[in-house]
Amino acid sequence: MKNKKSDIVAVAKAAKVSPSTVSRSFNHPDLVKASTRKKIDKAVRRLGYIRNRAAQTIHGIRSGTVGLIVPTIDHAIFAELIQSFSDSIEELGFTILLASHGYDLQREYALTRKMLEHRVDGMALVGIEHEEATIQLLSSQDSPSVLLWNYSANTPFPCVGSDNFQAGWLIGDHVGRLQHRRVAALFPPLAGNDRAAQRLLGAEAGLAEHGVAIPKDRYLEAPYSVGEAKAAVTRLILSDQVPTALICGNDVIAWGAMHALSKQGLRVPQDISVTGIGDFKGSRDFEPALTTVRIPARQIGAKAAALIAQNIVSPQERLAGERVLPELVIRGTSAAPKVSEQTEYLAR
Amino acid sequence: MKNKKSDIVAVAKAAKVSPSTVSRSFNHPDLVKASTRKKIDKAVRRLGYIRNRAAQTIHGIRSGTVGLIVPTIDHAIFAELIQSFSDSIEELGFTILLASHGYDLQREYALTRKMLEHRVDGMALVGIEHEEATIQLLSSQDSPSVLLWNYSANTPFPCVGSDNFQAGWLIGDHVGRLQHRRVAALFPPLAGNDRAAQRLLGAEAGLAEHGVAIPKDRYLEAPYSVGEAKAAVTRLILSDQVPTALICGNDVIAWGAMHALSKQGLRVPQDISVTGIGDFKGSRDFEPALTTVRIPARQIGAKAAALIAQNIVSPQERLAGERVLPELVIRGTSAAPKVSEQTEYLAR
DNA sequence: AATAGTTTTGCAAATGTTTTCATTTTTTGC
DNA sequence: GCAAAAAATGAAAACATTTGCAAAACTATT
Repeated sequence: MKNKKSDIVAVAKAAKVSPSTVSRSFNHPDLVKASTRKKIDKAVRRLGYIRNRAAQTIHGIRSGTVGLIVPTIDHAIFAELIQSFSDSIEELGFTILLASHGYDLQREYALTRKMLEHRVDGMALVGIEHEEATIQLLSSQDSPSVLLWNYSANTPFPCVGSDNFQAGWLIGDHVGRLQHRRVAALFPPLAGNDRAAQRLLGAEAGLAEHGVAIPKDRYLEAPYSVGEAKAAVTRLILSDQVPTALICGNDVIAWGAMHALSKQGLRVPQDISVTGIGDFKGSRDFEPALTTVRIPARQIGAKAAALIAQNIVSPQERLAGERVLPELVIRGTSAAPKVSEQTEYLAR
Repeated sequence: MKNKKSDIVAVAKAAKVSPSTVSRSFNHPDLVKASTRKKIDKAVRRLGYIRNRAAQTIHGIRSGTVGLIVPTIDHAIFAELIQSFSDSIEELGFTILLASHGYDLQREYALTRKMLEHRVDGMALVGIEHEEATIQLLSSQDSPSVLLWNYSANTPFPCVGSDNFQAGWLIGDHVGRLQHRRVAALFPPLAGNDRAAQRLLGAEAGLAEHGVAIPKDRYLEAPYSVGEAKAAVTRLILSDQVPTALICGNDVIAWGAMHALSKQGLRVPQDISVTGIGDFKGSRDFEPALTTVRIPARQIGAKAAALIAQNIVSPQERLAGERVLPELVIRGTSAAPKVSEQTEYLAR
């Protein structure tokens, strides 16, 4: 319980060796005699010494930290990503510096700067769209950066993620293929959110393959929240503009939609089909289980962590990103519309 | 784009002043002439200089980081907590070092150590129960530590959280008051999870006030997961041991229970009452809306962050923790059992 | 224009570690 | 036992900053 001060020289004194030897005993144990090491270990324990990474970092030695900046933490969508990223990066010996910017890309820049001040060994950002200044800043550093979640080929930094356009397309195609004609979309605000924007574009393209377009007044907007989505869908139903299918920008919004429909006595999928995107934990177990597109968050987190670590350890080779494929998961919330609906539509 | 090296002396040279002046210009701007400061700022921008906190930290200056170790990140329960903690701590100028231990308290110890190596200015852990070694370790440091989530009076470090026993009690009392007699409990594993353990104890005590006890074979266990809870409840129903009320250890488990009941055609609350604990985002918007006990995660996160920051800035005064009260939120999933049930029970 | 007071700046030491190089100690081969 | 080789250790410089102290540069006062 020597609360005095325990730096490496105190340990050295206690073990009757030089500070250099103590340092070596930590960093290159093979270079120091076993008996000496034992003495040092004992001294370390006795003094309660804890190594000071800040002092190491000063030497250009890795800080052992990786920065992760996400839009938000408490959305299922990112929580899973953070978890897997954290697990993997930790396994690889790093600690995570975390921050969230609330979809404010200016703030993202400031946070990035802050992390670089801490001399993170690598950085991970979510999405492809960022302030030019952020890109510049990261490029000027030589610590590796990766972009998470979304995939695109020509980006300033390697991406690890899914093609969100494709994810949207899969859903659009699925709904179109089921012969839905009156389709509505419920998405989060698209500003500062390239993932959502890409998904919507993809969904439209997928529908277009079947000659279906979403009318202007059937684009609903709801932030990422069960409650807000529920409210928006409730309004939709009461407006008598009930579509036969509702494409939601993500699973959470879809959950909200389902609750609204359940409350209003509409049956899913008999009266209306609902789809999500993401396949979050819980979507499979919903009643009825949600048709969605799986974007493998855990896989993305793990792969991104591995990529960054790889890049930190051998900085010469700039590794390529990785595209993980989204996958359509057809469950219980999507079905063909009632025949009456179809004929009614065609009759017009 | 000078990718050369930009330390404080490069800046000094570029601005034709001494390194000391540059340093002062950052840390005590009032001590340096405005015109000099301007020169320095220009040089900083031109060189793309980024301050090196590691080098500052070495001087006993605060690192500007706070460690946060949670059991898991991707459970709604903690994601919200992390978010609010992160928001507040960042507001106060700190950055968060995050790690999760997966309910393994040994791992928590190792992570704590790692964070201390990074010389965090403060530490936050979840729950009251920790390895003795962890407590010792934190006590030997002079950076402040707080315990989150659970509240208890005599703990080694100040707590910010709710009394989980009380939370459980509120639910137990509510269910008892509704005249339920055949009650089951569905909780996550209690090992390494003092929060859950306290809740269950509380629920039992609350029920006991009304002379109700949970029979041995009505304690179900499901990890924190909608799917597993759903499966467990499905088994319960099929076993013909259907209770009139089901007390769940947290909201996520309650969601799973509701889906199981919906699937099996049992109506909530007419056929069976279901309660959660936590009041997570989404519980209010469930159909029917979930009766639960609100544990204000955001408040806890924010208050804990403030407490730590306070304690870092003025380390002399060891501040007291804070108890935030849980609150019973009666919504649509709880009701008195059918009269037939009651008479049937009393008739025995 | 000289003095005293104030503001601004620079020098040098200090922070806790790592690492190169030289020195000492140990081992090995005879 | 001795020399040569190998292994282990220590001294000192280096890393990027901050800060106490003293020197220098300004202001104000006479």
